[in-house]
Amino acid sequence: MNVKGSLQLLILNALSRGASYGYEIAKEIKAKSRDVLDFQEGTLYPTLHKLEKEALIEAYVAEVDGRRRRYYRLTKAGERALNEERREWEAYVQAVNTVLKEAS
Amino acid sequence: MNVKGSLQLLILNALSRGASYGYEIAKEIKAKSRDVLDFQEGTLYPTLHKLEKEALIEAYVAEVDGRRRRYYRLTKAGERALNEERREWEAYVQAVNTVLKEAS
DNA sequence: ACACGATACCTAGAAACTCTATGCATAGCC
DNA sequence: GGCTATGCATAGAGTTTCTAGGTATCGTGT
Repeated sequence: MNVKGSLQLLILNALSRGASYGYEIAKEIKAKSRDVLDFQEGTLYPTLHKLEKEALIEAYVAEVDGRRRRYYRLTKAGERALNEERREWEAYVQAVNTVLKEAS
Repeated sequence: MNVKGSLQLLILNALSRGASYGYEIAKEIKAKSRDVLDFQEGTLYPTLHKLEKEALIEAYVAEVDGRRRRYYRLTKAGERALNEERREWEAYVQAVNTVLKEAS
């Protein structure tokens, strides 16, 4: 499915546990959500570039087993953004659930 | 805020309590969510047209107090779509929350 | 030796959803 | 007469995601 607007939150969240790279982040989100969340690579990489441009994450390249990986880690601004987006997510979910459940 | 992808669900849900019209649906969603959800008219009306085109809702025009209103009601297909979208919404929220809360 | 899947990155163009800004019209209040 | 609320509508832009490609390395099976 993929409700638009949640990928940025999910990426920042993934990096809050330590540095990671695109391919791993994607697999992790998919696995932990038991395949419910499944963002494509054509979505993920441009989003990572955007977050880097906004200085919410920063990158460094490392070579592991002959494979080049572009690792990302959260910046201070990224940590603040993560906290803010977590709050927004919860407020939004709560608002929708209230509207859905409230009697007329 | 407005996470993209939830408006259709919210409209179908609003109509599940009886026929209504654009302006009222918008005010209702905003009021019930205490202003957290606030879809603009330029978003709402095209979405209503799209849902009508897909035969999930159907329209009739009524004149009330000298004002022309375009009322919408759910079709059978709309009711089924509403149930399906409710399930998807809950699955999605649960998936995101699982990913956010799970330890690494 | 060679194919194939998994790993790892990337981009272009289209599609989907929402917003801003505008337009039109009526009703009620001051 | 002017202002706000009601009520509908569209055009164009912006944001987010998807589809569909491309490149390259590594490990495994045959």
